[in-house]
Amino acid sequence: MSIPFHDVPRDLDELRARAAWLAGRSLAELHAALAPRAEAPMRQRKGKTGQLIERALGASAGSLDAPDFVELGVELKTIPIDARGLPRESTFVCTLPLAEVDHAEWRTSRVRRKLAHVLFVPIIGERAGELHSHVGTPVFWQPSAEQESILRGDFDDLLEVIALGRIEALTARLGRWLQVRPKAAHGRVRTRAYGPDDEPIETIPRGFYLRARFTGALLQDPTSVP
DNA sequence: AGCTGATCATAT
DNA sequence: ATATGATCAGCT
Repeated sequence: MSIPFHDVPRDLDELRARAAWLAGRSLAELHAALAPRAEAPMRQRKGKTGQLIERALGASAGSLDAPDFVELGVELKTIPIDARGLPRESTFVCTLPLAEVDHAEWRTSRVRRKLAHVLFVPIIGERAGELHSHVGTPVFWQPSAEQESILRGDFDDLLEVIALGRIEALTARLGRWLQVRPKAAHGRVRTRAYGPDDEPIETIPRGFYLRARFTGALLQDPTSVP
């Protein structure tokens, strides 16, 4: 088996065709086709599966702050699912602009830009990145007006807490589809934020995540409103 | 069993 | 240090 394409997809149809081609492939065969000289690890580690699928589809953005398929404006997300088709994990969206919440608004937010057009590639398996895991049915998603209004509501609720200087009181329980959770290499990492009296404070960096309940519904029906 | 808070890996 | 890619593991 070899990958029948090598460059960036030219248009959405080409990306659609590549995504459909991926369905049913195991991580082992993709790994073998893309890294023939690398010794096959027992299993992939954190983040490896996403990078493997990026390469398999010809994503171009690297670690730039841009959609994976820059020309197409499409963001790629691999999502681990179980045999029932339910996500095992939430989906990271982007980091939180803790120091700039004053002038943060939904319309110009990174989270809105990231979620404007997403290609979800489900990975079916027992554990993360196991090489016998295989690709499920890819799903393209663009939020409907109704879905976007719910995301905007979450965003506004979450940002309000931060704008009030209450970041330390912000829990992952807040938000219907979007939530805020720590996003850092380890517990000692700190970033600048502002407290209740606008005083500078140091706190753990946070990120926006999509709840598994929401992405699970999207995989069943991209127009659903769970 | 599902969820939240914590953490791991690579690239720039 | 910050972006990207996420999953781990303890608690409820």
